[in-house]
Amino acid sequence: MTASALHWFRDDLRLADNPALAAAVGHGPTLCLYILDEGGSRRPLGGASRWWLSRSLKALAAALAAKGGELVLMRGDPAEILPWVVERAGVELVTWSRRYDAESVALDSRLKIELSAAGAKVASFNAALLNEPWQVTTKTGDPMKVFTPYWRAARSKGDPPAPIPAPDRIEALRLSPAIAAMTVAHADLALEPSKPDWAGGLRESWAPGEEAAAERLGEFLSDPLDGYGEGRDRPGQVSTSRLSPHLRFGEIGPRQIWHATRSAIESGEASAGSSDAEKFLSEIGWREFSYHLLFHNPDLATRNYNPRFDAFPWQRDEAALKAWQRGLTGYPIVDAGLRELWTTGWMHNRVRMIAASFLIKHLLIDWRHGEAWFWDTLVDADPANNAASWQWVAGSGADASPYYRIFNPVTQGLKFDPKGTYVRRWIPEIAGLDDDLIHEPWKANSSALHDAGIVLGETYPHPIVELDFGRRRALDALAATRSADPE
DNA sequence: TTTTGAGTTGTTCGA
DNA sequence: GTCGAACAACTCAAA
Repeated sequence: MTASALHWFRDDLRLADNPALAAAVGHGPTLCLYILDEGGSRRPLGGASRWWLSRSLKALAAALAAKGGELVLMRGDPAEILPWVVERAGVELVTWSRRYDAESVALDSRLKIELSAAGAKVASFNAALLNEPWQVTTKTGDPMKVFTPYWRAARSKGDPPAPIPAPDRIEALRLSPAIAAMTVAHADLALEPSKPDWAGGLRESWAPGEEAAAERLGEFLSDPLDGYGEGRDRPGQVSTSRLSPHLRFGEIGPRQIWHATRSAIESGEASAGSSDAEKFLSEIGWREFSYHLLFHNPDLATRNYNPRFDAFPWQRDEAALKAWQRGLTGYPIVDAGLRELWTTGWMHNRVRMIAASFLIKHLLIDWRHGEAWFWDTLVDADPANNAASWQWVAGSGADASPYYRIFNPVTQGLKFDPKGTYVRRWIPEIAGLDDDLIHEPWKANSSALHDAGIVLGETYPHPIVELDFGRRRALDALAATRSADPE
């Protein structure tokens, strides 16, 4: 029997900086497997994520083929498929990159035991994080709950290991007829929408895959990183890295980002200063912190981290939720964000905070509804980041914003989109308003509205809730929650 | 054990 | 128009 291996691709859809893949390929002919798991206990992917996954798998298949390998696709429950394939193929070594949500951890542990018992060697690796969630602790060994000490502790561990290159060549394992019969064609995965095809905006906005991710990083480092500290808050301009969906699917890893950023600064290749770089890397740090929180709080996406919020008087308001989802709240920066999301599968970070704060605080709608909407519509929907960030805005999360921090969508709009560039891009029906009215069209007099071709309540909605009223109501509810006895 | 310093991203009000 | 204070204490992490 010749040495052979299987690498199980999941959220590590890349060849470079992929130690699990390297271990398999170094062992012998390798079966590169992706299993689409739609019926298990794991949270189903949202629509936008399915689209991204589809394209990413295509890119991965092409990259593997260029090296002599082959991406094998199957569909079903990995708990059944993987042991079956491993046995039939007679592979000696099975590798994968670790995942950190509770259901995946449970599944992977079960599989490790089962496959090992059946005689295969199983090796798991870290491809997704600078530090494993259990590696950063307080002096007493407890998980961290505050970002700054977390990130300080993580940084004190020194630089992460340098990324390893992609394998030069990958020898594909010949499939037996029984295994070949289990495979499915890419089109049969049916990951992309057809009727209706709503993915046009996604196709125009994104190029999934490892190669595109590397290009995007390079472009970001060469220009937008300079001034990132300020520019990252301007949704009207391209000042963020937009790497989030690539990171989500593991087309690029944080080690690669870390080292590329460092060397771009040190070589002078990037004009940015080290403080912009530090700011950018700390955003990678927030991703790490979110994974740390998720690992230690498996129900982060469904349960208040701070149990005091269990008694919070959320409003049930289907109409308001729908208006928010469609970008029809009457507050331009909020609506622009939700329309950007709906069209492109992505929303600028500053606007995510404004939109989330508006849903939670001004509309008093449970953060889980917002989390679920983002999960379905974001191409970067991430089990850790999405949950941790929504809880952060709600105030129920770790190191969360204080309850009295309620974003005013007008103030935020004027501050971060002063010329209305972003709002006009996504809400063309009010684009004719002057800059000083673009964030509060209800203040325009009748001639200004007429000149801009706006009929409030018809071409663009009246504000769905009055800002002072919403703010007061939220402060009262939050004050009550704060003093509530947690159990 | 106790103490101490610190903590992503805001808004409003009044001087 | 600008600026500091109040918002309200609370929890975390380390010394």
